[in-house]
Amino acid sequence: MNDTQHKPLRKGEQTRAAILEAALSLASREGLEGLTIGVLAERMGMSKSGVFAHFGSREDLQIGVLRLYHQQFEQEVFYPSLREPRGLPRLESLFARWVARVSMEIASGCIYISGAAEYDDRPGAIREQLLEMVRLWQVALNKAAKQAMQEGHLSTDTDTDQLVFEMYGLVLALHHDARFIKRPGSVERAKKGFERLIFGLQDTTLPSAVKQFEKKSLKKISPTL
Amino acid sequence: MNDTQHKPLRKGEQTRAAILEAALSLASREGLEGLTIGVLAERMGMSKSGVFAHFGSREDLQIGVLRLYHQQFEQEVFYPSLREPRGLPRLESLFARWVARVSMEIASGCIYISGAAEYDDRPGAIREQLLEMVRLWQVALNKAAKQAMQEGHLSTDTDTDQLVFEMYGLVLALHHDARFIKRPGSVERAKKGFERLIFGLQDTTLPSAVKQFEKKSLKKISPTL
DNA sequence: TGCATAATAGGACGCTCGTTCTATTTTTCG
DNA sequence: CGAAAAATAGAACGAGCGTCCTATTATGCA
Repeated sequence: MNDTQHKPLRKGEQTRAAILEAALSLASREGLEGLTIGVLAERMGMSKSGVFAHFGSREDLQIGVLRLYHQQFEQEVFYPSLREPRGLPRLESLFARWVARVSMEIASGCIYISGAAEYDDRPGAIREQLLEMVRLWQVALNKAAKQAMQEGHLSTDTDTDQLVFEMYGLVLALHHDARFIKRPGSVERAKKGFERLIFGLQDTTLPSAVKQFEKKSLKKISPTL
Repeated sequence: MNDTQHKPLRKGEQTRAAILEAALSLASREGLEGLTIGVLAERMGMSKSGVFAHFGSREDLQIGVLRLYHQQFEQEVFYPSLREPRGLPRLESLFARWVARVSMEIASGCIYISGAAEYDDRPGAIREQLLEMVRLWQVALNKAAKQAMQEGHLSTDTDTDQLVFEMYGLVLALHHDARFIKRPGSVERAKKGFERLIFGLQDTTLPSAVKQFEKKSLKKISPTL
């Protein structure tokens, strides 16, 4: 009861990881709430109880999926952007990588976004976990925006909460139009929206603002029609 | 078989309508896919089969809910805005009423938005119906934006698809932050985003643009911090 | 008021779900 | 290798689901 310390053995962890990967791919398509142990077992070529044994409950499985997604998101979006110089470059990188990831996920789906809809008001551990992750991501964006302000890349009176709100809106619109409506060109629209958003916050001094306005506004803001 | 034409009697239609209302309220909270006949029957104080008999299937019930929501949306958002003069006033009214409706739905939820997440890639009649409604709404917004262009309220080279995309993004962000994160101030942020959005598209001629820029930009775009 | 018919209740069906229990196979390690 | 332990399979459970069938109640009209 006290001396026999079991370090987890190999095979178990290995298949557990494989199950989680399959579960993530499944939950991306069907939603976390649509993730079912039976289908997961079938896809793994295992029995239901075989899959189940790796997790104490379905909820634990779902939370595992959530954590795996978070980890991938950090790896693909957050960490690489930290290599960019702080300020606007880093903020732009965060947005660009975010958009790139979501647009790669068009065939599957972003769990942060679909999960937000599923766990609107369904209390429990899953909602709590998801909420923490989304909050973390918004805080990261906010911090990058504030740094861009301090570096002089954005106007000193920039409302960074507002900026993050609108960035999030652009990605949500991208997700909506691409995933649900299946309309092409959404990625470009999200990028254009971000450029316009940043442009409006770039300079405090009027002269340079006017110069930039003259130079880029009409071509950058609405060039198509 | 041929002569006895039954016009639908009163009681039936009446309870059917009551069921649909309860179903809408339920689906707003739990999602269309979370709408269950058992719970609905319980809330109505009826038996499952009693409720079921009013609809050929659960899918028909869900489509009925969808149509009811659409009808309310038209009544509260679309039609009243048609009384505003065409152009920017009407566009602004559409957005303001839309935001007002979504922010009243914070306790429940917008079915257009939650439904979009649920029926991302779940083919069938429900998705088709929902898709048609959302498309219709986006077309209406686009039309209003184009009229605002023709009336000279927006720059002649405005990309109205882009404008609608960003308007949708603002409402999606509102829905996300208010419903999921439960963060206050989201309504104001959506409104502010819209103002900034419109402001950037208001004038083609540089002089007046500069004038407006000077006058409103710094105070309107990011006044808080 | 009666009678045809619509509206509803009650129960049963087949299905899928998460979960549990027990038996069997596979892996790990002295 | 062989024993202990972990990993998996298989079957069963209770619950909830949509749906169907049949009986009963309520309604509307001659």
